[in-house]
Amino acid sequence: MTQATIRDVARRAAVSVASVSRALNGAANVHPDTRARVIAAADALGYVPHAGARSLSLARSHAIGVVLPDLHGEFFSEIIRGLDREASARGYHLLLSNIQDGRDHVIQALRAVRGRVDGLVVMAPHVDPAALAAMLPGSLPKVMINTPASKGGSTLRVDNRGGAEAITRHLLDIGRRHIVHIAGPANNSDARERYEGFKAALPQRADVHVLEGDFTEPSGAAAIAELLARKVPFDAVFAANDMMALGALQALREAGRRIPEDVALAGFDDVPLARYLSLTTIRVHMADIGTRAAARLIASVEAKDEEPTDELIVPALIVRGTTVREP
Amino acid sequence: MTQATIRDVARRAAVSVASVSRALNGAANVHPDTRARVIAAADALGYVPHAGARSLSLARSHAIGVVLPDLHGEFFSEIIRGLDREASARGYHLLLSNIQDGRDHVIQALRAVRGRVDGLVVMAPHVDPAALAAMLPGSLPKVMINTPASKGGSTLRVDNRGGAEAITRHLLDIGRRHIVHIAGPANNSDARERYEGFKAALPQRADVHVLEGDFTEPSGAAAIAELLARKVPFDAVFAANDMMALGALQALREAGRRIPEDVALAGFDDVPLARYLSLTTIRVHMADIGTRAAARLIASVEAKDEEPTDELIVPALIVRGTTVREP
DNA sequence: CTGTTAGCGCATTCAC
DNA sequence: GTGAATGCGCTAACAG
Repeated sequence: MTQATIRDVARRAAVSVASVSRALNGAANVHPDTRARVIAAADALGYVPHAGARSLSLARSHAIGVVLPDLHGEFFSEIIRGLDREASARGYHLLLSNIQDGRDHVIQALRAVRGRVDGLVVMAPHVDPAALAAMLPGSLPKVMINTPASKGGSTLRVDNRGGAEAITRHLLDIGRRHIVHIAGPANNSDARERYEGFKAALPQRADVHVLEGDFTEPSGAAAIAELLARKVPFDAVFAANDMMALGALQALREAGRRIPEDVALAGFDDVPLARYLSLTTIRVHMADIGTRAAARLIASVEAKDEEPTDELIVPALIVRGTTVREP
Repeated sequence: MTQATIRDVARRAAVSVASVSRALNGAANVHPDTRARVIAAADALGYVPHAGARSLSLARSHAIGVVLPDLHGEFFSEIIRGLDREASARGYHLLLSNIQDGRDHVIQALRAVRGRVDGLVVMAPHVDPAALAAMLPGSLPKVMINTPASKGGSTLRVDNRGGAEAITRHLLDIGRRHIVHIAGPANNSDARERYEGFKAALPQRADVHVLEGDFTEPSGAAAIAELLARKVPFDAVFAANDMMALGALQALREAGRRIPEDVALAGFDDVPLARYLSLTTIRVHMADIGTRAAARLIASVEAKDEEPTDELIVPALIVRGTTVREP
């Protein structure tokens, strides 16, 4: 048997579809008897309102579109978890639309959700912000995560620069002077900002090496291998994310370097593994970002007058055993 | 300016809405000139089709609903990642609908997605399978993950029982005879099945203790604390999941027990942490399950005649340093 | 090849 | 308090 529609319910209750709609949506002007009959009929038929039709009629979907890259590791999940938590608490659903690299996919993703969602949460670190702004549907409320510029939408950003500065200062504070930075991909804005923070914290005359990784564990190990091969002297490593730091950690240990005595090591993100391996890092609480993004978006969906805001989230320095010998 | 509709495009291109629809959807019967004019007009207006209206008309949403509990740890994310990967590869979106414990939420979640999705992936380990089957809309194709019974839907299950048996046999093989099981919550079917596998692998006369945890790390540590307090002798621990095993690992080390010499320890799931901490465990590749679930669901959405199938996924035993001293 | 018309399922005026 | 009609935006017959 096919799903019952509002018309089936109306027929069975011997009322009009209008009354069914009113009765089921809790409108005031419905006679108690009518409401009872309607509910009984709906019940008997196992009627469930067709959300698609409903949102077409109301011009409101109670869904928010989430456009994210296919992030590896915990990020993806943490953001989604945060988004979902807030969204479902406020009666919204999440429509996921993942993207690979490349503008075309972003456009596709954005187009695909039009008419299905009331707002958009977009995170596209590898896409040029201006291009992004241009292709975003102007009418839809949106929140951008970690997007430098913003036009007509709210923005939520992690203070990558500040975090990188803090961690670099920490390395200096514990007396390290030959600091190596394993950077992320050059086309990634998080990576760039962290690199900038790193440079900003260093004194002019500092002895510095920078290698580029790709945010993966092997690339962290590879960077260390290269340093060792080139016999570069160093007493500290700041990797642009935890996964690379973990790769570096492994490689350093295998090379017989003591951590933190010979080499102090720090990452960025504070993935769950970091705690277990006692990695000094910067805690970026992505779930929290998701929650805030959803909250902000829903606010601007429900009150059209909301001002776009830009929020900068300052992550915390977490000092652990890879930079300071633990008790 | 508000979003352009198909009618705006039709007006600007001086054709009917039908022609616009045909032109934009690549129908054969459209004069090249007409198509060109339509595309130009759509372009100029920044027209994006309204997916909601489209799916109402087509009775096809190209979206699949995902009903999952608010899983902690990697599970949640891995399943979603797998689902999303397959879904987006085949042109489908994911509509997330998380649930807490309790049937009411499940019902809510299920109702909320009706008319928005072409099929459902449901995972609700804490809900009685029969009750679940009863409340699921009969018409919608669905795939159930880790649900013992199945009625009118495909099923994808991890062989919890087999995995638990394998790991228990492994503990016996390495000579352990006093094996403790830290079980999961009694109302969780995964937990029950793992417990059953554990019992099945043991000889009749085995010396066995079973404690109940709640799948969290602290509960694993608490179980060990209790064992030690009660001075129960044991030389092996099989925890029903990795997180509890990790809690146990911590607690055992703090108590001065050597792993694996004094106590062999095994978990279940193979979360990323397990590899790092060299935990013997059972590998459950959740992303893979997600991928298969999506593939199966989409197949049955696109070909109504698909037979419901039940697939049992056999997880692999991964032996690591917590049961066998590594080279 | 193209335009007209009739729904998809629901909420909502506007009369009664 | 209730029903009949209109439209949300789009696609799919059905005629021309």
